[in-house]
Amino acid sequence: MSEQRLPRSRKIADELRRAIESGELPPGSLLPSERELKDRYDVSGGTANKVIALLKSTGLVESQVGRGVFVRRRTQLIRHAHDRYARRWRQAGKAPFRTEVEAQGRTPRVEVTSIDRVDPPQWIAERLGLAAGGRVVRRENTYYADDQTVQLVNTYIPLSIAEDTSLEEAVPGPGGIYAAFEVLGHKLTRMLEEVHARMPRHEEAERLGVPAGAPVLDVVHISYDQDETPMDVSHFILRGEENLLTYELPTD
Amino acid sequence: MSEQRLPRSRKIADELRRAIESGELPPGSLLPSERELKDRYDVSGGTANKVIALLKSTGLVESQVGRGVFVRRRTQLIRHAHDRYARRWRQAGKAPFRTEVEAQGRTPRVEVTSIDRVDPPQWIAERLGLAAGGRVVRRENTYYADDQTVQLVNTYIPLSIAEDTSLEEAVPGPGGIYAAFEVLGHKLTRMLEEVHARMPRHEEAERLGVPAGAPVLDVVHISYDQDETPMDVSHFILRGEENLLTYELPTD
DNA sequence: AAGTGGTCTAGACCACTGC
DNA sequence: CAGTGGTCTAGACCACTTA
Repeated sequence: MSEQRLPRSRKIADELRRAIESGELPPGSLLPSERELKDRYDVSGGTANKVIALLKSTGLVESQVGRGVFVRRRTQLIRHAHDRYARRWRQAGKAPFRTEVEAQGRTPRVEVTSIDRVDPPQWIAERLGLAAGGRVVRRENTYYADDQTVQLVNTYIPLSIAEDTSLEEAVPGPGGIYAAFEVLGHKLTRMLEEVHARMPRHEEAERLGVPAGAPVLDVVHISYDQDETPMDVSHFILRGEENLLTYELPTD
Repeated sequence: MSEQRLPRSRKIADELRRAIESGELPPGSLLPSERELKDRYDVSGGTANKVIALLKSTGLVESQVGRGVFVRRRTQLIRHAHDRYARRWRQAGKAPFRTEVEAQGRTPRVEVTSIDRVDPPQWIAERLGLAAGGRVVRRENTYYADDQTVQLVNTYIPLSIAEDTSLEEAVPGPGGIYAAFEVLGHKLTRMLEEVHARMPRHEEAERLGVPAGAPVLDVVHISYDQDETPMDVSHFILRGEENLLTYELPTD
């Protein structure tokens, strides 16, 4: 073969990884304990612990003190289709998130955590094209599937648009906020999303309930109206491994 | 204060993290060596090593054996615009990746690692709509900015399309593979991308040179021709924290 | 009480870098 | 050559879970 230069801990981790990927150790099953690895491979406790640490850092495995190390269950992917903001969904009155989660036999829930008037962070102000000192309405939402937190969303709307409208209410009306925008004379003409992956901050990890070492998708969504004025910036934090975003790309 | 329950290694790591974030240890500077941490904090070598491991896992710091541990320079974000596959770029003969990286004053490079005829993985065959046993040409590419690996790409093309054409050559012609498809009578009409975040596998982490604990973006790109036949599936692995993908969404 | 992961110690050796 | 990160050992203690 190729590499015999690998450290002992790495080779043992690779062996366990193969067992997991081959199905020999199915999702939810218990890995050999550190003591057992220690005896079986004749290594020290520190090395056995490092083997587990390597597997955890790849997200394959999850540990619970006092219980053991378990193969992580691959939760079903929630798929966010590229037409998720299409008008036909607003008219049907059923949000794509609900449809998708229900199709998996899970129960969707969306919670409005807070609605406040705030001074926006600079990167939000920039994307909204706000002058210095311009304020916004911030709507904080949390998305659940079967009571598991799946998405955190902060939506920022210029106060000049949202002030004293239904956009400051928990339920802005049927069809969600984009229908409300339309009522206010702001027609959705263009949407942009910026996607990247990163590790969650402590607070996000807690709120999402992600295991240590699991990444998040960080998505910034910007909507423009008929005058090319940004109507809202929404900041999504998604559990990375359990959400799939699809997009269509222009060809010319 | 709050947490005195933190492990010793974690507290020392936090202290160094503060020094880095406050600018006391600027990017590029050398951290205390493991031996020095050992003496200064009166801990064992193993603990000093773990301190460094913790900092590495957050991506703040980078180690080089024989040299030392250095504060990582914050690399600039590479932005992949939503029109990155537009025809005008193919005609201009300058790929958006090159443009973007050069605009940052860095040197772009693309390497064709291999070109082979292979049996595709099942998920590729599905997306290509291949019958069982259908073979493909796999083109492996690596993208660099300043000799730092930034993207790994595997492109799969049905053998029925690519067999004995320029698509099996290292340089398929000016304008890249999509121009070559067009010469062969396959006009690009639609592209779909599926995006998610995950932790890299060992091999990917090594090839990308990402620090332990840094996530990747996993992007599957599918192109369709004028007959809605899939022309290629390209599988991108990007350094998550250093790449930003932008997309435009349809509004109806 | 027995078993688990997590942390730590004091020492050791290795391959590598830079002088 | 001395110094570096990386790995490992043999043992220890802790907080936690399960029976």
